[in-house]
Amino acid sequence: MATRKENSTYSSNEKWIIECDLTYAVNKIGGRWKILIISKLESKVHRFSELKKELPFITERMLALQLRALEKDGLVKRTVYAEIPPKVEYELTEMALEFGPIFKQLSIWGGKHRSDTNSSS
Amino acid sequence: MATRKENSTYSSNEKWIIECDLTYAVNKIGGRWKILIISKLESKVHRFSELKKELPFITERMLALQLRALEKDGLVKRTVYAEIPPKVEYELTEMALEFGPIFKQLSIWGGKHRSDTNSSS
DNA sequence: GCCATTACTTACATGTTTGTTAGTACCGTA
DNA sequence: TACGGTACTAACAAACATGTAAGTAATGGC
Repeated sequence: MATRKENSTYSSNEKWIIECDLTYAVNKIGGRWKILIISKLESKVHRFSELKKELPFITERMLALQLRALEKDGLVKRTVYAEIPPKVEYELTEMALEFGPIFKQLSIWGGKHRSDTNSSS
Repeated sequence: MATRKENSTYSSNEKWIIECDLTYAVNKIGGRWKILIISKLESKVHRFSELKKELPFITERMLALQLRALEKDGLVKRTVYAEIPPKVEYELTEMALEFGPIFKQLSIWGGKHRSDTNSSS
C-alpha cells in the first residue's frame, strides 16, 4: 500500500504467496476495507463522497488509498469528470464482479458461524 | 495476534468490520499464512513439523501463532499426545471444512486473472 | 475578496503484523 | 554427560497498515 522495501523477507515471502492462485486472489481483496468498498460498488456506481458517506468509519485517506490499490489491481474503474467541483465515479470491473457469488458464500458462512465461537475470553 | 490495545481507533473499527457477515468471515482467514495452512490441512491431519516442512518460508513462530489463532477461532482442532518427544496434531474442524468450495472458487478466480493485470510498474 | 464544495494529498503519529535469534522442556540413546 | 528430536516460547527488531490533522486546487455564489 505504502512504499515497500524490496529484498526484505517480508517482501520476498510475498512472492511465494502470490504463486498460489488462491492466495493470489485473497491478496487482492486483503486489507481492512477493500471488501467493504467492493460490496458497496456492487450495487451501483459511487462517487467518492458517496462511499465516504456509506462507510463513515473509513477515513478519507484510507478510502483514497484503497481505491487506488483496487484500481491498480484492475478491480475498480475510475472515471473523472472535468467539472468544478470535481466529480469522480468508481465502478467495478468485470473481474471484480466475478467475486459476487464468492462473497455471497463467504457471507453465508459468516452468518452461520458468527455465533459458534465464543469470541469472549 | 499480538497484544492488542483496546480502545484504539484501529480496534474499535474492527467492531464495525465484524458486524458484517462477509467481513467477519474474511477476518477469520485474513493474515498472511492462514489460508495456506488451512489448505494444507484440507488434505490431511498434520503434525507441527509436517506443516513446517511443507511451508518452509513460514517461521516457526508465525506457524505457531497462526495455529493458535485458528484454534481459538474454532477452525482448527489441536490434539496433543503425551509422548516424548512431543507429538501434536492439527486438523480442520467442520466449520473450516466448509471453506473448501469457497477456496476452490477463489482459486479459479486467481488462476483466471493472474495474467490480466500487468503487475509491473 | 471570502466561503463552500469535491476529491483528494502530505506529513506525522500510532498500532499491528511479521521476521530474527535464541532458548526451554522432556526423555532416550550413545 | 552430551546430543538429538519435537513443539514450542520469549525478547527484540523491522516492516507494514492505519489513523489524525491539516492543506491543496478550481470555480461559482455571496
